Amino acid sequence: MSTVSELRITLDGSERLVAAGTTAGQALEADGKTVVAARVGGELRDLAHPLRDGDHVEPVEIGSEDGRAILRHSTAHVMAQAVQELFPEAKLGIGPPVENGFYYDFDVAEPFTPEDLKRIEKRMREIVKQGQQFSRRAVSDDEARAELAAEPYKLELIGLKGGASADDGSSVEVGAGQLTIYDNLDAKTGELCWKDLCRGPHLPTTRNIPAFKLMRSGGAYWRGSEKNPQLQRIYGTAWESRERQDAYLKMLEEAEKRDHRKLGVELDLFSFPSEIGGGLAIWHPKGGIVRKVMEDYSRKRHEEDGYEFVVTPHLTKSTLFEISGHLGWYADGIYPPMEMEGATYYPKPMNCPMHITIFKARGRSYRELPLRMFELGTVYRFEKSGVLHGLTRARGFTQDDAHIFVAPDQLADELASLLKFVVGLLRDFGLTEFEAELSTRPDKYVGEIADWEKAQDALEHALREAGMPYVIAEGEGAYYAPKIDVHIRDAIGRRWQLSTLQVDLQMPQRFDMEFQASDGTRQRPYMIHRALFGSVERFFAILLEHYAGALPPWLAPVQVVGIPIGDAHVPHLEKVVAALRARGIRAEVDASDDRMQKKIRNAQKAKIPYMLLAGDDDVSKDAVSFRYRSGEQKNGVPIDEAVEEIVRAVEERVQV
RNA sequence: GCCGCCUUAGCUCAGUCGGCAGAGCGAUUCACUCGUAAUGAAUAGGUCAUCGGUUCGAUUCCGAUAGGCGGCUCCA
Repeated sequence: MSTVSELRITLDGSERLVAAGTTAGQALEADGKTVVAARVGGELRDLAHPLRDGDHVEPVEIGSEDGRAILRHSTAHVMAQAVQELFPEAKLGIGPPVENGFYYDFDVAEPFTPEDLKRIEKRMREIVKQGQQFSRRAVSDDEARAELAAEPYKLELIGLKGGASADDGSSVEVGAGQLTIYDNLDAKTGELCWKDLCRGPHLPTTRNIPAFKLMRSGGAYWRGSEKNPQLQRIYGTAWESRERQDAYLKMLEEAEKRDHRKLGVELDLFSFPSEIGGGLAIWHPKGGIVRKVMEDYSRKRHEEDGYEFVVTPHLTKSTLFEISGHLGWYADGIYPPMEMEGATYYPKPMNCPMHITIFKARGRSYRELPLRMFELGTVYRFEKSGVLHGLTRARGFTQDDAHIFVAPDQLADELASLLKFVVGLLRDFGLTEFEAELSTRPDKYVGEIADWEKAQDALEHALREAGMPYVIAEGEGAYYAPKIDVHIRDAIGRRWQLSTLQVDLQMPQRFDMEFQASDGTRQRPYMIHRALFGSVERFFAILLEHYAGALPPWLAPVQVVGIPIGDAHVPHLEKVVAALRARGIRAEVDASDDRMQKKIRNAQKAKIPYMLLAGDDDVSKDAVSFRYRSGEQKNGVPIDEAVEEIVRAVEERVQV
C-alpha cells in the first residue's frame, strides 16, 4: 500500500483534496453539536472516522432521523454506564434506539423502582456534564470475549455475529463484520470510564446530548422470546433540543388526556365491569347512540355501494373452522369449545367461513359477481390478559366485515373501487391523512407464485388509482394472501392501522367454491376480505382519541343542550328542542335547579357541540343564543335559523 | 401468560408509625331564579378488592386470589 499525502474525497457532492489522516469530522468542519456523525460511502460513521482516498462524505445532523438514532443510542450507553456504576452486579443486555427514544435491558436481581430511575437519571446528568469521549476500538472476537467475560449476554451476541437481526435489536451491538468496542474516556485524563460492545456510531462526547429523560421501566424477555430469562428494561427519550423534548412530552401528556378509557368514564360512554370479564365492554346509552350513528352510516354507505347484508350466528360447530384451517393454526386465539349433543361448538373468531357458506348455499352464476356480503359481525377472540387494552384490544368486538367474491378478471377493478370506498368513508369520519402498506408474499406461503403476483399487481394498481401514498412491506403478507393495510394519522400525529384489504388465495380452494361462467364452465372465484373500521369498538376508540372526546355534531351523543337563564325560560327552550328533535337532532333542555353558569360548565365538560341559551331577550324575539364549544357566542338568533344551522352542520358532518 | 406497580364512597384522591375512616366532585332534599365554565345549606353513601395468617385488636403488617395499569410476548 503506497503512502499518499493527500486524499481526494467528495464532500456533499463536490470534489475536494484533503490531507492524509483527515477525519470525517474535520472534512465536514463539524463541531459535534449540529453535525454529529458522517455518512461515508453510504455508511454511518463517527466524526473521528479517518477518511480514505475516494470517499464520499455527507454530514449527519442531530435532528435528522439518523442523527436522532445516534443521539439516542449514545444516551442509552450513558444510561447503561450509570446503571452499572450504581448497580455493579447489573449485566448488560441490548440498548438500541427506538421510535422517540431508546431502551437498555439489564439483568438485575431486583427490578428497578421509580427511585432507582431518579438516581440513574441524576448520575446520567453528571456523565453528560463530564463530556466523556466515545472512542471506537476494533477488536477480534477472542479479544472481545476476554474483555466481556463478565457480560454473559454480550458473549452470546458475539457468538451470534452475522446472524444478528434488526428484529430483536441485537444488530445494534454487533454488525456482520469486525467487532468494535466503544470506550468512554474521561475528557481530561483520557482514563477509561466504561466500555460496551457496540457497532456505533456515536456522538463525539456525552456532552453532545442536549436533552434526555428516563421514562419507565418494565420486564422484557431476552432477545424477545418468552422462553428466555426476563430482563429489566429502562426506557428513555432523547432529543436534539430541550424544545423538541418538551414538545414530545407535551404530546404524551395530551395522549394521556385523550385516552379513550378515561374519556369513556368521563363521558359515560362504556365500561368494562369486572363481573362481566376482561376485554368485554358494555355500552352505556351515550356510547350506544354514537355507535348506532356510526353503524347506521356505515350500513347506508355499504347499501349505496352495492353490498348485500347478511347475518350469521355467534356460535358454530367446529367443522367450518376445521375446513378454513383456523382451528389448526390459530387455536390459541379461539375460545375453548362447548360440547353439545355430541357436537363441538366454538364462539366464532372470524366471519369469513360463514359468508363463504352463504355463497355456497346454492349455485352461483358469473352474473352475480362481484358478490359483496357485509355484516357487522361480532367475534370473540381469546386474548391473553396482559394484552387487553380498552376498546382497541378486546376479547369481544364487532367487525365491519365484508367478503367480496369476484371472477378473476374483475379483481383489479374491484380492488380499485374498494379502496376509493374505504378512503371516502374514513374521510366522512373526519380523518384526512392516509398511508398504505402493501404487504407482499412472505417466505412461508401457500399457493402459486403466479396467483400471488397477480393479486399483488391488482393491489398495487388499486393504490395508484386511489392516489394513496404507500410503501411496500416486502414479505409481510399473511401466508395465504397479500394485503393492503390503510393507516391513518390522528390529530396528534399518532399512526393507527385501520382498514385492511386482503386478496385470499386459499379459502375459495379450501371450501371448494365455484361459480358457473358464461361459457358454462365452473370456475373458482377470488375472495377479498375487507374490514374498514377494523372493529367498530376500536374505530370508536380511535375517533374518540382523535377528537379528544369532542366528537363532531353528527356523532356527538347529545348534540344540543338548551340552557334557560331562569326557570321561566324552560318552556321556550322546550319549544326549540322539539323543533330540533323533529329534524332528527339529539337535543335536550337542562331544567335542573343548577345555576345557568353551572349548566354551561356541565355542558362544556360533556363536550356538547351546541348550547342554546334563552332569557327574556330571546323569548321576546322568539330567538335563542348560541354558545359553541370554543366559548364563542352568537346572540338573538331566530329559532328557524338556529335549527337550520345545527341541521346543516349535522348533515354535512363537519366539525365545529 | 411473564415482570413490576396499584386497588379506600358512583368518580378523583387524602389518611391511619396497628386502636372499627376523611375531602372535593357526583347523587338526594331545601332555599335561591340568576345572560355565557362551579349559589348556599342539609342528608344519604364505605365489611378500606376478596380470602387466609400474625396480633388483645388488621383498612394498615405478611401470604394467596381477583381486577386494573405500565412493559414483554402476542395481535388470524
